[in-house]
Amino acid sequence: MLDGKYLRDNLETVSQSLATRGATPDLTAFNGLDQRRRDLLNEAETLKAERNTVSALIGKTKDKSQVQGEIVRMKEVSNRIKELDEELRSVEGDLRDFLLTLPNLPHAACPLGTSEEDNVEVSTWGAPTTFEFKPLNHWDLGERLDILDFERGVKIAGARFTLYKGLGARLERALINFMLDLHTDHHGYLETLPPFLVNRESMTGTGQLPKFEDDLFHTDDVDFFLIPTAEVPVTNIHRDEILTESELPLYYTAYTPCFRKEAGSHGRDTRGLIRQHQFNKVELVKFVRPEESDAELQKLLKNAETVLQLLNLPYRVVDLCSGDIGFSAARTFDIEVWLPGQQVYREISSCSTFGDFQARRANIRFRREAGGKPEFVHTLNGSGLAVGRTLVAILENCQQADGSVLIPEVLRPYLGGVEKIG
RNA sequence: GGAGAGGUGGCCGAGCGGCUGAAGGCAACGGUUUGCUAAACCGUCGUACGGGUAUACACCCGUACCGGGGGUUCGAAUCCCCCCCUCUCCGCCA
Repeated sequence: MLDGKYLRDNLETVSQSLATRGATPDLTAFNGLDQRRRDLLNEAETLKAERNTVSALIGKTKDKSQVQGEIVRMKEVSNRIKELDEELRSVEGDLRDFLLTLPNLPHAACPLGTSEEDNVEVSTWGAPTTFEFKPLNHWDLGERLDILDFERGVKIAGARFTLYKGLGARLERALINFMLDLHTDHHGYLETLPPFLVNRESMTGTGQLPKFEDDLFHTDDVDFFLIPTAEVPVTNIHRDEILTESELPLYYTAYTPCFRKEAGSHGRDTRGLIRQHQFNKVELVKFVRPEESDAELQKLLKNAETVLQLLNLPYRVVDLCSGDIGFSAARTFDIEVWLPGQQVYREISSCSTFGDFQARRANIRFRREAGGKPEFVHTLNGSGLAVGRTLVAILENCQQADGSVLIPEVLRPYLGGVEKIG
């Protein structure tokens, strides 16, 4: 959420900034509402002040017949206050609803652009894997090795659900453990295991609501949402809290399944594990002081890259342009892993800084010193990594001429010493 | 799911229509004292919004907030209603 006061004073700047990401909200409507709010507040508060004074006087007066006129007059004042408060509540609701639909302002360093065509490749690691045979897609490999069962996934649940079997299931679990161990033991993150269903406030805090409810799975009988990423529950760990400066920065990691409706992506990535309604992810989340968020984003990116480097999977890093970053993000680096089966780089991690956008929504603050004024923290998060897509990358990059798949060495201890599948 | 108890400031805890933004204690911060540590003593010690001085993010004024929302009243932390959450017992269950 943007700062209403900042918006009030910088309408033109905000408008131009939002335009770079393709958003053209009606900011003049905001101005009118904001002025109306202050007018109402002023009138209501003046009346309340009078009522407080007179009521105190009434309280001190023993003989109530002396103040009967004031009592009658205050009754009218109270009625007027009630009217004003009702309208104020309505205006403030509209104001908040409006602010909640505005996306974040792009970071000053975010490259300008209108679509993913304008994203900037900032680095590559390793070279696309070459083969002396024609590499297979992971879905063919997975079925031949009998570790991925797409048909039965559909039978059990539906399209975009997959059944993992045998070493497939074990490889997924190994990856989760490997990633969590790396981030906790070597990168300084605290492991958490959050709820996979969350309430409306949490979803609003990170920015999924109110605009993207259609993308979320929701439970009917109680108002819960299935998390689309661990970012939601983990960022909300500190919702409505005032942290102390000495606690910062806070690093959390969490493995969770992620649930997404993938509305609007019908027909895209229909085969294989790339786009599922349920997938596993190890997430990294940070709460930091504003002045260190840029440096923390670079460290977060490095932490995610390390996973691929240790697995020896080639990738590139892309700096997303203003037209391609997500609703809540100020700046995002995507890590894209090389997939030989399709001869493309595919997103496997998205590392973003949100500035104070989520902190403002979720009311996450910190105090620099005892008695100091609370300030909003900056929040960041990134995948470290998407587990299903990592398994895909291993299958496709590590496939052998005989149809087997060689397990990256760092994972073998997590697979009971198994060196290859098939 | 049934029955009961309860939700007050960073924490504990009093208040149960006006004198309460809220006693008291703890913690924290600043200071005094003590040869260090500890202790004692003094002071400070919520947040948000609006307005003013005025540009320093400091002070002043006002308003709101005692789980959330509504109601009664001239006046509500205090009375009434609804909801949420926590705890205890029973039931069910991994």
